[in-house]
Amino acid sequence: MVKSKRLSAREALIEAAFEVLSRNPGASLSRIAGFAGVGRATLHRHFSSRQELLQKLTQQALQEMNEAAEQACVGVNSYSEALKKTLTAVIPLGDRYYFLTREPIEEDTELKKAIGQQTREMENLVNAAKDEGLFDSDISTDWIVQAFDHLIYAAWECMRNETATPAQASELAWRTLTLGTGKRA
Amino acid sequence: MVKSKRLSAREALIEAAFEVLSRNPGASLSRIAGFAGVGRATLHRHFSSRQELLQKLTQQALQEMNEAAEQACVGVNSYSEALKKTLTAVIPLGDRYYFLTREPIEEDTELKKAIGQQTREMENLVNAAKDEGLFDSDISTDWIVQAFDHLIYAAWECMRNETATPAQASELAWRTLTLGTGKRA
DNA sequence: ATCATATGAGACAATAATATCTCATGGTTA
DNA sequence: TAACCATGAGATATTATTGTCTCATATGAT
Repeated sequence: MVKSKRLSAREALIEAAFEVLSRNPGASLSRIAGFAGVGRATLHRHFSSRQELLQKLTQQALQEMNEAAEQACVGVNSYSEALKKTLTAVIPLGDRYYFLTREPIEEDTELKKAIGQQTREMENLVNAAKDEGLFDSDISTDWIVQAFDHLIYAAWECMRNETATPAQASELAWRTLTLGTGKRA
Repeated sequence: MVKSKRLSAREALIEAAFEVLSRNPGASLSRIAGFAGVGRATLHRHFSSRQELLQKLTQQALQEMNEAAEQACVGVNSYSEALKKTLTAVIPLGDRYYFLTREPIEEDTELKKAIGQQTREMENLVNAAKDEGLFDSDISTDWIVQAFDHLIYAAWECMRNETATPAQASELAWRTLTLGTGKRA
């Protein structure tokens, strides 16, 4: 069981890092290691520097979100449905999402490209849904994407507060987005 | 004109601090001073420690937001109108707002109280507007407040990006909020 | 012109965070 | 059991940040 144990320590660190850094982006490595129930040295064994940790977290966040969105979209038969499934799937990853938008990645062109591409894919999806009539064509795609992003985070916070179940939060976010930016009655 | 100069340095520091910290909460005092076009020593003359700076910023943010909201609401004749005016007035203070929600204030009970009260006032306002029929009574006040907050931030980002003028951004946020959480057609 | 005050620049010390290393331990595999 | 590996704990070094101090300078007030 070496392998599973090895992963579990690393995963505990990653999970703790998302949790701690999403609440306090300047948190020290000690805090992160402590929160993960792990020694500082162990953190450095897995991530040689703070910079590397942040890089790996960014990669992980991107990957998790892409996977979640992709998986949620198998079998859908419209862009509108894809968007809704994506929303629902991504809300529980709010801390990842938050991390991506807030953590300043310095000079890693690879990651910046990947993030840029994700943004573009989202814009395409929104535009396709707009063509299907989901959104008011008078509203800029920029705003819709912006609202989508921030409503995800709003829903995630409701989940974390336990003021809403995941299903409720996702329903509220979807309703607010689609009625709010949809065609007027 | 001593007084105006004295204020200007301090104000430049406060402005720079909001700007820099809203992008990177862990930014060093050097960065902030540099961004303000001021020596690091001068920063320490005005704010004896990082802690004090953060405290003053929090106070300032609270005060500015209260003043803006209060001023915007003179002469309104409904809670719904008050809410709309408040939204419009607060969007340009997005960085202040962001700072309030993100910066972990440690053990300053005074400020925590003030923030808590502001939250409660917002809930009351939303509830009053709900009674006027602005929002669907089936939607929890929690969610409406949450959406309100995050749409403010979304609108502010659009302003900063220059993808929307302040008036446009505020109109989009208001539309999205009210149609999104209003009574269904 | 003179004085007071705020400032910038930089030296300096104190502190906190980061990174590296060693060693003892406990669990795993062979 | 013996060898192995990841780990925790802690010592240590290296930075980065923070906070204090001094001095020369500029600017506004009188």
